[in-house]
Amino acid sequence: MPYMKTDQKTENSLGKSIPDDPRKRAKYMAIIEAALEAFSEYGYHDCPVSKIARKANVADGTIYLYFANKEEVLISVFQEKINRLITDIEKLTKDCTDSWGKIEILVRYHMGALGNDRVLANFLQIQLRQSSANIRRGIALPLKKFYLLIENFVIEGQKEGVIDSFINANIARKLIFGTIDEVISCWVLSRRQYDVIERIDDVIYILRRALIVDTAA
Amino acid sequence: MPYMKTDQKTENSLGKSIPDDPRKRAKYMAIIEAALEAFSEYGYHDCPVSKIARKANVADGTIYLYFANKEEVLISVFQEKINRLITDIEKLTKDCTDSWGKIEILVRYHMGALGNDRVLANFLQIQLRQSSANIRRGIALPLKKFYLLIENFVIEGQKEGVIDSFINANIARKLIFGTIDEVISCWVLSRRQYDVIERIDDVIYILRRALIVDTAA
Amino acid sequence: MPYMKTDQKTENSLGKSIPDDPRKRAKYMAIIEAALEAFSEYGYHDCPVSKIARKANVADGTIYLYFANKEEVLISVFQEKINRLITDIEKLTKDCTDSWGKIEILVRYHMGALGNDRVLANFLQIQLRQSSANIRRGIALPLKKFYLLIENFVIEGQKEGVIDSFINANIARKLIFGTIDEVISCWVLSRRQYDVIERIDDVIYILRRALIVDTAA
Amino acid sequence: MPYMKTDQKTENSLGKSIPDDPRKRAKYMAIIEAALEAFSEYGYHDCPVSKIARKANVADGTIYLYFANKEEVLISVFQEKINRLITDIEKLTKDCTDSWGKIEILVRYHMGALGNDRVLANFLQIQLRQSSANIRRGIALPLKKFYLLIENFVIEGQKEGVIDSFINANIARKLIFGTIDEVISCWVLSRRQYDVIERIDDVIYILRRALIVDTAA
DNA sequence: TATGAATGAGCCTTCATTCAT
DNA sequence: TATGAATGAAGGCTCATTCAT
Repeated sequence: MPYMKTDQKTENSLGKSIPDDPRKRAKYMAIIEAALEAFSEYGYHDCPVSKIARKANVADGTIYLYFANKEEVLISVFQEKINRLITDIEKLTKDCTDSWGKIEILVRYHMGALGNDRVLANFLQIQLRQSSANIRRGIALPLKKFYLLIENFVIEGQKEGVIDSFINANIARKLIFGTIDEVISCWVLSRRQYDVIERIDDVIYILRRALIVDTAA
Repeated sequence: MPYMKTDQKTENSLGKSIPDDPRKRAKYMAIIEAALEAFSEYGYHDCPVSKIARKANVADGTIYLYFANKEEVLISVFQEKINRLITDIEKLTKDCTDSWGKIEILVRYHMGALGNDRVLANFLQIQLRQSSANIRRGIALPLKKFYLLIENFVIEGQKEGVIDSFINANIARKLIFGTIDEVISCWVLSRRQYDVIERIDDVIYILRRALIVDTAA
Repeated sequence: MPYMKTDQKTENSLGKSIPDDPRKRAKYMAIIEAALEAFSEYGYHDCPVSKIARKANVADGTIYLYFANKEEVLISVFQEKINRLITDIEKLTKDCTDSWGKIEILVRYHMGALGNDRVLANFLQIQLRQSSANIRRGIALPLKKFYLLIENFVIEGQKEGVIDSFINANIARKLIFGTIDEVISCWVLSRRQYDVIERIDDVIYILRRALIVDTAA
Repeated sequence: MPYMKTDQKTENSLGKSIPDDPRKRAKYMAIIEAALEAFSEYGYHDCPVSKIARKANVADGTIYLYFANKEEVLISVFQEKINRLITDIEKLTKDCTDSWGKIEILVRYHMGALGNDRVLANFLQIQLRQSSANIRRGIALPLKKFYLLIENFVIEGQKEGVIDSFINANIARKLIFGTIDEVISCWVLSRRQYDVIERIDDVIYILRRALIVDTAA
């Protein structure tokens, strides 16, 4: 590579470049946030790139200086958000010695984060679920990271004897994630206004039943 | 009026008309099946109506003799499939006196039906999850019927004392549906070829743990 | 022509065939009247053939047993109506010995006929003015007959010394027809409801001024 | 706000925006002229937007950067042309103290403008007469302005005692406009090639007869 | 003769993407 | 680097017309 553009870039997990230059980084993030809002408001397919540009206060063409195409914008939004979620959960659970406790933290934090941010929830639960193969591919890796986070907590718990060892850890992950997913999705799509936060305890209760070894005896 | 000129129609659950005339009915179903395949293959947004028409061996315009627009085709495919699923499950569970047994039948049948039909699974789990408000509205009612089927089994079980009464039945429904959903979705999207059917017992095991009152004592 | 369809047809001025068989003639006229209504209601270009068929209580395809295509339907409606108008005026003026009187009869009858039949007026003044070359060609001949009727009255009047001989008779025809045309068109398009019939005397007054030799002296 | 980013627009009589930026204005006018030609050549309904684009040397999509839809293109062409006509006539008649003289100027100028521009004449007399309610609505206002111009000349003339006060001024307007309209329309549609300009004196002669008070005595 | 289901050509319009400035 | 005007491919949908019954 005999020639290199002057400004440095950091490669994220998907090989896409995130600008290091703080001014560029700011515009990059502005687009990300604008896209989150716009996708959430119109839906991915019904959201012209121009809407994102307008919300980000940049020209349409500017989007293409930071992202290869519209799909990549969607993927990048997801990556930013899911990575943030993962990082936060990792921090929160670092000092927790109890593996069920970690799961509880994860569930509470995840549900809380989405339950308090309808725009984000709508994006992650609804708009993201577009089916273009490219998008699915772009989403796969960071999502897997999140999956593994959960699955590892389960495996830990099984090693500790807290979680039933007969359970298939992968299925347990799907149970946990699938339940949260369903609860949040229903909430986002529901016309009735209610508070998902209030459902967290119910979710915890049933997940605990599903996983935890009965130590009553 | 001894003779009716206009052909009869049956109203489905959403008030849309399905032709009774067997020849029309056949073409209607041909389009439904073609659309299922086409949507599953290309994804809703990347599937031109012409692809459906070609698969159904009809002209593009013919689609519009049976459906108001592309959205309605998607919705109708869903309705046909989910109604079939509901009907089948209702039949299978009719003679079952055990409410946990009913849930087990439902889970096994649902996972089996999708696990043996990747096209249908792909359609229901992936392609359907489009976010156009109209589509969501069209899907809502029959989906709710399916939800209620599950939820009622749970409530029955709680009345019988088989299922833990402290559980929020609505959350239990979301746990059951969400878990299956996640398991099937991951399978459909997975590049690795494996058999979800083999995972059914694991799902049943963990769902039983989550719901059933421990009668060990 | 070695072979001839059994039912007889009369060729009209444009070479189109009008059925002689009374039952066919009835259906032909039913379509004509339905088309008049339908074109008037929706406008030629926004009126699908199916709307005409429905109004005429026949199947779409039946239209094409009587008319070569949609354009021909429009042309035929015009021919029927304008020929009727011409015939009526010819009858009414036959016994009139005064050529200005004939013009007055023509103007009063024409304005009365349209002023009392908004559907017909809308058709003739608005919907008919479509610009497809074919339509214009089809309309030209019977329209010319009407033009000549007027123009001949003017020429007669000039011969009789009643109408100013310095006037270009063709321009006089255009003045008469153009004025009526404008008055009726404005009325049809006007949102305000008023009665054109009441304007007839004003029109007669100004036309008389334009044409009649002042015999005051 | 010392600097305006968004380019300025001038509102025309119908509230539609015409670009002020000279480069945009040029392209706007290019489309207008191309549309005039294309509509005149093919007729509104038989003229695809792509034909206009080709004539204007722009891409199809560009049309939609300047006009909301095809209808608006038609309406805008009319507005440009009729406003030009009105402005010109207003200028020409400004210094004329004689109200019949103003009418004569108007008639001569209007007939001359169309008689020397068959494309414009064909557009205004034939293609424009489409019946879509939207189009008629869009055309109504500037057309009314033109109507009033004529009518006011008549009323002036009546006040001055030059024009017969027994004449209904509105009918007089319809006589003037209707006659010109008919003369021009016949000319445009005529296959024979003749010069309408040569008919102007005949029109003036008959209109004068219709309107002017005989001052012979 | 009558039907009306089926056809498929054709068009308006959108919008992701490019590129001259 | 940023702009936003311009592009043009693509697709949903309509409807005049046909033809098997």
